[in-house]
Amino acid sequence: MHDHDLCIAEAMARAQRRCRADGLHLTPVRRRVLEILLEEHRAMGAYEILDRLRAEGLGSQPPVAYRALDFLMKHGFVHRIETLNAFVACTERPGSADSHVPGFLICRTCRRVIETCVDTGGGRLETAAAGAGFAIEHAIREAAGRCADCRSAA
Amino acid sequence: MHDHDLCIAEAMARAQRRCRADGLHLTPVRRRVLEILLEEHRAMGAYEILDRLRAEGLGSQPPVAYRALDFLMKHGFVHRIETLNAFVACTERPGSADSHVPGFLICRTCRRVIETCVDTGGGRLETAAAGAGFAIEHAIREAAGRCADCRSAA
DNA sequence: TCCGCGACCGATACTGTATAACATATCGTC
DNA sequence: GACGATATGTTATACAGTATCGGTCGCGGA
Repeated sequence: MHDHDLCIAEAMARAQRRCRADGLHLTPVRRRVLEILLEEHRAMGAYEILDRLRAEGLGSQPPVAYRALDFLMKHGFVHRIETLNAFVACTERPGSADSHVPGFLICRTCRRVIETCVDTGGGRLETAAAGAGFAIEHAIREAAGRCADCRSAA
Repeated sequence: MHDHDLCIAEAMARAQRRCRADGLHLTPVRRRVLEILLEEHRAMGAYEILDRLRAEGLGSQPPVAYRALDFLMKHGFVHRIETLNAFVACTERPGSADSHVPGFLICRTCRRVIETCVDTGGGRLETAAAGAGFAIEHAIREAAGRCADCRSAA
């Protein structure tokens, strides 16, 4: 069992350092959205995040949340889970400059997300793309199922 | 250049045969939705499809389109594109009993979709899942970019 | 015959997701 | 102090998806 508070504190410190180093502004809203996602440690919908912000007086309209999420995604602190239309904090090389190609294992019961680095390379999709003259700009891999905890709980 | 009308006719005939063989009901709404997707040959949103149905007097409320799409997806005639929240007709072994694992190359300009069969196997995501005790139930692979036509047009 | 059953369709209403457009504020720089 | 760049606030609206109720039609069994 890991110390989740410590884990969050470290992640926030890392984010802070990265922003300072690259001249990015980790404003209160952006900072808090990242914290919320780290605390929950699961995929959250934009409106669920927005509710939190509203409760804390940090903005109440959808664009507030979406703009913060866009910033965090653009710089690699957060990933979007397409199959859930939701967002998770990056746990694998967060904020790394080389935007790694992540793969996600998404538990349909607890919405916890395991992030793995699958990188790219001579996969079949890449081969097919090359053959068709298709230029891949962004690839995703997501798998839905049930995590070990939820399976043993059942 | 292929004969698109013929291609559609063949796909519809195949669907018809498959439904007859398996006791599935290819009702007018379901039939027309599949036809529309085959005609357009690109990813379409549910509401765009619904507009067509409405214009043809085949139903005007969201559930009509979603029920038809659910049926077509369940039986492998149509795939959902998660990154677009949209749908395409299956071009690779449509309606095949073994629900193949498809990969998609999605052009962000024309929304045309190239479907490839990537199957599964000892990929990194599967390895990570096995290691974490995660049971994968459904996996997707999608890549956004630009197709050969759109690239040469630019 | 008629009753029930299941599959499909129709319609209302609602929740959730996402963005456009415009106004305001803040800050460093010239 | 004026300016541009960046971030936030606000309104409104479009798009996506679901819950729920009711109607119709065909079909098999009492």
